[in-house]
Amino acid sequence: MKYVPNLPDCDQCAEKFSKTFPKLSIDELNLLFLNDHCTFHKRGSVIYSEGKRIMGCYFLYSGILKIFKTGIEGKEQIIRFAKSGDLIGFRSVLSQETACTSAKVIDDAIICYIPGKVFSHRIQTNPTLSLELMQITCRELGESNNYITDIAQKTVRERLAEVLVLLMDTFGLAPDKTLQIALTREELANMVGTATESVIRLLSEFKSDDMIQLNGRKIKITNIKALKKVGSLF
Amino acid sequence: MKYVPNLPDCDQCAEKFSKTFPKLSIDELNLLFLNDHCTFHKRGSVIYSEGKRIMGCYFLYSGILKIFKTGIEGKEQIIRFAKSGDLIGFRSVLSQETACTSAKVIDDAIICYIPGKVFSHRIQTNPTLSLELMQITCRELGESNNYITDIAQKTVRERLAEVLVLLMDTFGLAPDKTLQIALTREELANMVGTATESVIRLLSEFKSDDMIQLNGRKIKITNIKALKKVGSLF
DNA sequence: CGGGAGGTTGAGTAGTATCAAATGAAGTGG
DNA sequence: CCACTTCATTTGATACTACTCAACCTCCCG
Repeated sequence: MKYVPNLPDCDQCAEKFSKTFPKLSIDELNLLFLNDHCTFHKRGSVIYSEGKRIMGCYFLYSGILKIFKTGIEGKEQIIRFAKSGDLIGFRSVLSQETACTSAKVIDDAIICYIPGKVFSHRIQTNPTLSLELMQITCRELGESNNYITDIAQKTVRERLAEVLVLLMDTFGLAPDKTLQIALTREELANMVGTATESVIRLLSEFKSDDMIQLNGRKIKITNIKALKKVGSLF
Repeated sequence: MKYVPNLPDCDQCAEKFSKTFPKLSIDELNLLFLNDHCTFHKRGSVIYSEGKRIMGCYFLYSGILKIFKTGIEGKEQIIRFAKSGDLIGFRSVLSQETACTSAKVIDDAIICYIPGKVFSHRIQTNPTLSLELMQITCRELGESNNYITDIAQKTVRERLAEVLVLLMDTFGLAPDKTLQIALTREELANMVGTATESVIRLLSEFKSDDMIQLNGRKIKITNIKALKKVGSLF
């Protein structure tokens, strides 16, 4: 029998949601989380796939997803991660287009499904929700544009250092300085936009330079300052 | 005496605007274009700069702008272009953050300024405007994400071919197959994310392969199919 | 006519990708 | 529990893309 955690009820979802959308009223939140749509998903599960039509959006109660595109010869390009409190898939719902990315579970996740009809209706009725969503989208766009500049101008070495710092900022370090997200070398390569072998070589370089320690997929960051310097971050 | 074209009046702006936001009513359009804020800008003028606070947004009545970020050692990375009918700068207005890109005139432009207050008020009052804007932003986000995948996975050669096709799709060809936008080699390099010299070398390769013809900044595209093939576009 | 910006070409090379092969880790089924 | 499969990681050797640097050319503008 596999382990399946207790699923949260609607109130708990609404409460977590309110942290992402701080200006929304309790009443509004309750309208979004009416039914029991919470489900548990193990690492590797696909939440939605590029090119498919999405009928609703997904609120990530807990866990981590990777959001990626499939490029040349099936090679994944990780665009970003979603973590606890994030709302994903609403773009396809609003624009009525097929999904332009795929979402896959990296860390076991509890996900609450919000039907497209409910969501669209709330958006059109509540300007606050609409505005907050717009701001989230704009922030994402800004990040994507930064990413473009980085990939286009920095070396693989710089980008890998930057990605490590980014992961640290997003998911934090455990007390022993271990990154709170465990990725395969290939996934790291798919973020940086390089070959798996290059990631391996550079990681062991960073290790010899005493910036990180390696133990399987666990990465300890021991010299943040040096790492930021390599990544040209200030 | 420099040449300055006749500036359009508010009605003309509103009419052009309605093509970008087809669902908006005439009344709504008129509320956005109340005052005479149209101005003429020559090639090279800066409309707004990365890092600065923007107090309103800009409707591009005619002309072409490049939207770019400044990366390592001042190197420009062109994110996209804006052309007749596009609305730019609204992201900073809505998110109350400083601009994350700069905008510079490539082809002489007529620009209508919409004060932030007017704009924000209309957004909060009119769900249709808000929704359409959201859709535009989502589309942009999708394009940025595609761009990330391309830059990360394709070679410079592929990317340059793709950029030429992109420019063709966006700005069209004249009857003699000349691209309707003239960029410097450096600007092309700043789109592709490469060195100017590489662009020059690759362009002359494309020329020897009879895919394009060169005449200064004018580029004739003579074999679209071959170019798309090089860019891995279908 | 001089200056400056943009464009072109060549040579040398650092940085990465690719290919191949060995090792390690994790899970499967008999 | 052990052989077997599969996937992830690592290392080495080699090839090649694309960057850098430097020199020179061309055109346009005042």
